[in-house]
Amino acid sequence: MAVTINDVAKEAGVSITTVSRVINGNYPVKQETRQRVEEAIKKLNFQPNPIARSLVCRRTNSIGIVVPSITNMYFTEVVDGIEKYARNNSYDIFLNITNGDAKAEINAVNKFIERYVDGIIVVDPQTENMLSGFYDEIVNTVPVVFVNGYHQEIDLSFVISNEENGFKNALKHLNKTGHKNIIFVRGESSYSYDLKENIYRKFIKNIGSREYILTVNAGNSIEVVENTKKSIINISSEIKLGEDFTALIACNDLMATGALNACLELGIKVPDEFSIIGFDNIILSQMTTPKLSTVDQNMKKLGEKSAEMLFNYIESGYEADKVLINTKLILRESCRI
Amino acid sequence: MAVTINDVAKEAGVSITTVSRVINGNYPVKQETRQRVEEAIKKLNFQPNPIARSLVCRRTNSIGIVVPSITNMYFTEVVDGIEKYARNNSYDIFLNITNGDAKAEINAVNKFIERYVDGIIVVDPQTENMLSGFYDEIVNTVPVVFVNGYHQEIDLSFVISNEENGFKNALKHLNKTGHKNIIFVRGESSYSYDLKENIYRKFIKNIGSREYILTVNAGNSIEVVENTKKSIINISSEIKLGEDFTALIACNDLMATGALNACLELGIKVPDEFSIIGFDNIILSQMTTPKLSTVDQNMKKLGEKSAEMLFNYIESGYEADKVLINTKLILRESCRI
DNA sequence: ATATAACTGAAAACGTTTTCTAAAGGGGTG
DNA sequence: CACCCCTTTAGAAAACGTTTTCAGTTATAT
Repeated sequence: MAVTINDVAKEAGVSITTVSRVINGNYPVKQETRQRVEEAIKKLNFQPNPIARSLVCRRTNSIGIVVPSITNMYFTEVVDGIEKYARNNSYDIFLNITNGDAKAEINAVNKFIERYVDGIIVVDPQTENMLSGFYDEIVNTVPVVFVNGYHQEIDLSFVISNEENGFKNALKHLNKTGHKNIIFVRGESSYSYDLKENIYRKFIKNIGSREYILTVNAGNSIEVVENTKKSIINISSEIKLGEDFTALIACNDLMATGALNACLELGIKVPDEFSIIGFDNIILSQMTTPKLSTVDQNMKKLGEKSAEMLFNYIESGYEADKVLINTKLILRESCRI
Repeated sequence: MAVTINDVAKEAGVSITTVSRVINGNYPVKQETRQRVEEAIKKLNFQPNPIARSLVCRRTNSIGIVVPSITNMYFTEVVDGIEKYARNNSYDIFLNITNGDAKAEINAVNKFIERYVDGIIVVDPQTENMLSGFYDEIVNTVPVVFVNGYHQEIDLSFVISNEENGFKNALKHLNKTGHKNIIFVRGESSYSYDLKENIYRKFIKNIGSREYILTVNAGNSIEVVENTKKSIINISSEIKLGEDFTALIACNDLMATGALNACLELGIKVPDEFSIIGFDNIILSQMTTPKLSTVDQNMKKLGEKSAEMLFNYIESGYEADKVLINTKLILRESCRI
């Protein structure tokens, strides 16, 4: 069916070896011969079969992305960054969505390895898998780079956003603009939530004010917004929003949006009576009224950087380092300035 | 490096032919032999190399998805639906993001063909490419299914959502709940916008009321929300929102959200003074306050259905039909009920 | 003349599936 | 009991479309 290297060789009157050499330019070929071959290639519109190529070269020019969800704007940006970088380097990408299931993540990785992908990026790996040592063996088989997730004491290639830094700055800003008692909103269980909670606790103790930690039920994006809204409305009878507590910091923008919605419903003016800061800077944070102040994780850059690291890793064979991407407090309209 | 079919054959004391037969179960093998081979496979943990397999079978068990954007919640849901269906049928998926560029779409498709994917799904194909006849040749090479986009007089495999139906219902609902003059918001140019505008025009003429068509500048998701908001605020000096015009229908939820934000800023109460209905039912529409009434396109189902059609197409070799997926008016809080 | 560089092709290799050939066994027929 | 035919089972070898190794020939420089 399709035209093969044999057809080209016949057309140009040379051996397939020579054709291959012209294509790959990795061996001297006489100018005149080269030209004949190139003409034949053009005339027949020959495209080397990448499958055959992969078989002998053990290289597929493809990478696998494993990601918990794609209806979550956070991950979406990361994937976008990876895809862009990958395509610019003419890699194709396989996508696998795990729904945050640790087993599914393992399956995805194994499947990618069977497919002989050149490398794998795992976004927000399941902590369970990091601790089980699953990846310690894997990285002997194929380059893997992780984006965020649990990385303490783990000697693998990571690109992680400096959440501590950004979160601290957000807290500092709230305090500096006159907020004393600040509510902290987190989800059920994750490395990142624990990290932020620790920072929050320390900070609150330091400024000698009251702690209030609200843990909202997990769920999909819509549910997180909704659950947070409900939780806030619930506690609003117990503590006076805008009086006892005048500010709120959330572990992500979905929760912050939920809080904002609660305030709208409760008639609490944001930011006049109550300040809210989110985290991540997903696109949603610019679609609310007022627009959310948040901490930018630069997810696209996380994605691009992870792809860049992976490609270096693939080329060099050397495991990459841990790279810390800075976060940045972005002040919009949902908090005092 | 990796264990091959040769190793298994040696271990089991049979030929590679037999091993292959045991694996594929497409030829009789004596029970006892089969068992020996199976043990060897297990013992060596043998995984057939899919590359070699693809080379001879001309089948990759992979499909390509071409999509304009992934930071757009609309497409995200479609991709999610495709991914789920594909994975359940043990297909892997290649992802390519075109940013709505017609050339990029063509490149993506060609690249997928070079990769010998078994099939391709193009989400929201560029009208330009549909009309140029590009795909007419392509479908002789590989099964392609399209999701939405321009499909008039085009004889290819489509799964399209019945936008007409849903949009009409939304207009009817607005009219039935006492709205006479309704603003129509659309983007610059697309098949879908034109379609809706035609319906709008006809409807408005029918009920004998005033037309007001607002075209907002294109851009990414954030910009669409922002541009719509600004446009609404702009025209609010020219026409009295809540008096001259008491309702608005938008071509998508981003625009509807922008309109909602404008109302919040202008102090116009939604839905008490002004009704808004969006389109698509992206997750954002459930994250606003008030929650957006909208027309559900069931994007996940669009995705699943397109994958299902593609797989049937691949198996049977017969081009699939045009399938129309029903849309559904979803009444939430942003309009009278 | 001779060593070296430039150029080329035949054949092996990559790891499967598939086709072709054949051995072994079973059962019926004369 | 010898023969033949068919079915079951199995392996050798070809095929898929490349790259790479090895070997060899021709041109160039010393």
